[in-house]
Amino acid sequence: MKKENTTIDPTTEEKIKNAARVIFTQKGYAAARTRDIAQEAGINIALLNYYFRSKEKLFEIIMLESMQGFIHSISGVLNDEQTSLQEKIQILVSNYIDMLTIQPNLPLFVLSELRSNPQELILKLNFKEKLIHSHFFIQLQQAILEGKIPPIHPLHFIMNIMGMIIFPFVGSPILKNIGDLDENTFNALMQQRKILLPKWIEAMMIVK
Amino acid sequence: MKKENTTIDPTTEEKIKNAARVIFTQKGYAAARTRDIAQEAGINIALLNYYFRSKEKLFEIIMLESMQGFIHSISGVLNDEQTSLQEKIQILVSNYIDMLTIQPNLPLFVLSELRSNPQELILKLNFKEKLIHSHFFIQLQQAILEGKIPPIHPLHFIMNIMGMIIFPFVGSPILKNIGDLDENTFNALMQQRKILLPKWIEAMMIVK
DNA sequence: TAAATATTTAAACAAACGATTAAAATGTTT
DNA sequence: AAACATTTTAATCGTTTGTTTAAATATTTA
Repeated sequence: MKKENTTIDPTTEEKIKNAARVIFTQKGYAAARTRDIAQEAGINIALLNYYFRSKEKLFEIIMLESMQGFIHSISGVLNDEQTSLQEKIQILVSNYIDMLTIQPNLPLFVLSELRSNPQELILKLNFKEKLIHSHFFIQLQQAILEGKIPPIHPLHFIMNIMGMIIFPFVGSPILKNIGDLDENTFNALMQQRKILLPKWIEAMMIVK
Repeated sequence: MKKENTTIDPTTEEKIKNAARVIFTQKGYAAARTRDIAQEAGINIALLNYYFRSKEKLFEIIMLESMQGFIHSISGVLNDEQTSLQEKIQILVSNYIDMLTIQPNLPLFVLSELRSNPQELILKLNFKEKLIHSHFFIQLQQAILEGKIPPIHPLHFIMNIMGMIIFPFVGSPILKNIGDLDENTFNALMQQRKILLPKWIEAMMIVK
């Protein structure tokens, strides 16, 4: 029988999942070895297959959970009917940057694997519907209708916001080199962006 | 003796390099099989090692050439002393978007491999020095000194510009799904961005 | 406690992989 | 045409990799 998940000691199953998350996000699916994961988890290789049947099944679980966690974390913000468009952007930027500061490898991992694995996972998560029917998206379209924002495809703004948030983390090796930044200075810049990005986005949105 | 590179038939060496470029950028280093490359090139597997000694050496050559080509293509723009900062951004955005429309897989490939392979390649290319001493960068710092642009770390602007250009291509599977876009509609949006991005960047740069 | 079930381990298997070999084929020079 | 060098091929080698097996240990059930 499976052990109950007390607060103290992680289950073998959880140890494997935690290790898999680390290794997969570090190296990607193809470069990650089951032996790496087993070692990181401190368990026998056979246990990986005992609990998850195969490397691929384990990967799918990790990937699905990662993306579900992400979607869940932002859907609350996107659907808060009490906040304005600007406030939503502000909170979104802040939460997102904090998340990526802790898990800087996550976006490159997701984006890479999504490319080779396209439709299946995206469809399963139903990300499109959740975003399009969100209060955020309705507010965005409303602002366009009211003429507060120029009549541009809303996707442009999504691209801009996500690009400016995510790219610094994806390109951090180059950016750190260019700017002679260590980890701490880089993170300080990211904290600055929590203030700057909403201003920039607002300025951008009223350009006609 | 090696055959001369006439315009007509590609050398075996070139066939391998072209195939390697395709496969590596599609799948990444770890997921790319030497057999895939050989098949794509229409040659025997042994020829790959005959010409390039190993998968790794072949990869390094492809990676180096890809990045050198990229740097060469933008360094002309960055160092044109006849153009203003705004004009440089305009041309940069336009060239970059055209390039990525043809090679949409390139950025994810480069960014992924740069993560696992950090310092060596970046240092070899001396990208940092070339950017920092470019006319573009000097103009950027000048504008800050003159108070035309708020005194923010120049890297912020680099991040924003690159993020807004590159991210749409990196995240295209998700974005196409969200916006219900086929290849052509997506590319049309990218063409729009050649006009819009410089305006947005300019608006952003005068925010204080 | 004893039987039954669940978990863990060491060892090994089969397939896939990068790489090598030796010989054949082709091209070039004498 | 003969001798030599280069290029290409088919076959195979040694490792690595994901997975499986069977036995050992721990836990639960009756």
